[in-house]
Parts: sequence; structure tokens; C-alpha cells
Amino acid sequence: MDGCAAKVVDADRVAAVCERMPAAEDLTDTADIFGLLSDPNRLRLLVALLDGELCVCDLAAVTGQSESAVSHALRLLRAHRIVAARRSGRMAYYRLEDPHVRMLLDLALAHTEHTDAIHPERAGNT
Amino acid sequence: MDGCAAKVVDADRVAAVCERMPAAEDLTDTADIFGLLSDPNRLRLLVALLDGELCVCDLAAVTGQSESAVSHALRLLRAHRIVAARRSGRMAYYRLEDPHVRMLLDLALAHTEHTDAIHPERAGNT
DNA sequence: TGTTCATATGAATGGTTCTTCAGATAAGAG
DNA sequence: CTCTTATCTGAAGAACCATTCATATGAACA
Repeated sequence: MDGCAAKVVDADRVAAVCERMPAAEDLTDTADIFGLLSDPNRLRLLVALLDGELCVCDLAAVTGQSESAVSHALRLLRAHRIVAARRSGRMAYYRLEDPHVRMLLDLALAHTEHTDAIHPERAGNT
Repeated sequence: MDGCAAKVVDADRVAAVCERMPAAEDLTDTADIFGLLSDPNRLRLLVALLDGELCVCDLAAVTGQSESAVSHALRLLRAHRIVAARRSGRMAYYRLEDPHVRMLLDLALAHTEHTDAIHPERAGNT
């Protein structure tokens, strides 16, 4: 749809794939979400929230981060509506709000647990 | 399992969540995979490969990147066994090799297409 | 054998992101 | 009203990552 007109080998396949390619906007949104899940500490945070809401200091305890780091991470996740906060006095209870992200987490964790013996990134290749 | 002993509010919940928390190694592996999917150009590359194999120059055409950039990206994906190459003469045909990643892509894209009107990151929050 | 073409690679650069530190806000306790 | 505590925020520094340019490899073809 945009830049699919260069030196190609299989022009038909290229055209077909370009047809099926999602809009750039959708792709950046998706990449964005994956990016939010790509930090081990943020991931830990979200996994902790799979079971239900937790306050900031408990999240810090569970994930082994400073409360400041947790707050920054939650801010980012909140800005993308992946988590939501419930205020109660001076406490803030966070919960996982995005069912789409929950599915991605469930799927990813299920597979990690099944293939935990495999660590491709610690091996060479051709 | 590691650092769950700080100033907590709901000690029972914290202990329970720590129990359920996957091993650090699994979490970093999972975060790593999400990281590989978090770049729009790499994502485009993988989406292009959902339908079947393509050579490097066609991938460059489809994704609108330089062939060098594509080669670098493929190298990274190959190192993590997410794609695999088939050589034929001086051409290299790449295919999506990791079924786990394929599932993540399918799930993510399905949802993006359904919610393409929503762009949370372009809005404020509390 | 030498040229051309597809792909691969290394180094460098520019941009982005994570963490920490210091301080700000705001609610409850005394 | 003041003090303490929970959370939030901004700025700064470091670490990381993606792209580009130049060049290398290696296969086909003359």
C-alpha cells in the first residue's frame, strides 16, 4: 500500500503480502504493546497482577524493584490503559485492565513454562 | 522465591503471588521474545512471513526497509530461532520457524484489527 | 577467471529507554 | 496544624538498540 515498488524477485507474492499487511498504524500499536511487555520488570509487574489487584509497595516487594521504579512503570502501563488504579486513602491499588494483554501474557507464559529447557539465545547459528 | 521480604501491606497476597511467579529465567526469555516483536520493522517482517517464505530483497520491498536493515533484523531473529533461512543459489529464503511466536502474532493482530479505532497512547489519564 | 548480484557483516551514530535520586503531592494520625 | 507515610514526578546519567555506510562473502554467469 505504501512502498512496495522496488527491485523484487517474486512480484506476485510481494503484492499479495502487501495487500494482507495491516495498516502501519495498527502495526505500530501492536509493536508498542509488545514493547511494554518486553521489560522483565514490567513483565513481572503484570504477571503479579494476573491474580488480582495489588498496591504499589506490594508490587515493589513482589517484583524486587524500588517503589519509584514501580511507580514509573505503572505510569507507563496506565498511560496505555493496560493497568488501572483504584485509590483508597493514600494507597493505590493497581489491576490488569486490558484483556487483550492478559491473553498475550497467558499464552506467552504457558509456552515459556513448557519450553523452559530451551534457550536459543545462548547458542550460535549459521 | 528471591526478594519478597520488604515492607508489605498484604503479606499473604504477596507470598501467594511470589509463589506463582515464574522463574526469573523464564521471565527474561519471555520478555526477550516480546522485545523482538516490539520493533515495527521487525514486526512487519514477521507478519510478511506469516504467509510463507520470502527472500531478503522481497522482504525489503514489502517492509520498506533497506536490504541491510532487513539482513540485520533477520540475523537477530535467526539467532533466536524465530525465523530460519533456506539457501538457494545466492538467494536466501526466510520463513517463520517458531510456532509460539506465530500464535502471539496471530493473537495480537486479530485484536489490533478489532480495536483499530482505539489509540490509548494518544490520550491523557489520571 | 573476473564481473555482477544477493546477502551478510562491522563500526559508528543517533535516538530511545531504564534506573536512580531528589523532591513534590496528598492523605491520615497525633 | 504538623508529622509521617504512600505514591508520584522530573531530571540526569548510563545502557541499549536500530539504522546507515562501507565493505566482505560467495554464487552465477560470461
